[in-house]
Amino acid sequence: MSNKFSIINFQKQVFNLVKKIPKGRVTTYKILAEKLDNKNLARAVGNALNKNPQLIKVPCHRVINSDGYIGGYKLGQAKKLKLLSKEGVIFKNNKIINFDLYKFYL
DNA sequence: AGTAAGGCGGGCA
DNA sequence: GTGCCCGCCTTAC
Repeated sequence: MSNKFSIINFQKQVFNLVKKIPKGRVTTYKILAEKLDNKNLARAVGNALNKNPQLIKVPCHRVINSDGYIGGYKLGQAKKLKLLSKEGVIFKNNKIINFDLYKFYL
């Protein structure tokens, strides 16, 4: 169903999950999508985060690509990178180091 | 209404 | 490792 209501609902769920990611941990668009009992909505998740940037309340920067690359950010990758490194997550060439160490399964 | 693009993912060469 | 292609859902024009 892709009516307006279900989309809003989907976004709310995304935000609620993202808010739970602890500082210094990360998750992926894919993991989020799976948590919402869906299969292939990774892209929609990214779109949701992009559209509804309550940047203060929702730590969107802790969501990265499933292959460990940093992925996008409303304010640019550089900003995302900076925020994450401030939290102790280390990246090298836009790719996370020790992904498994930081991965947060909701 | 149609088409392209986007904070993606997987598969395969 | 790269690149390409296809599929996915939503948004933008």
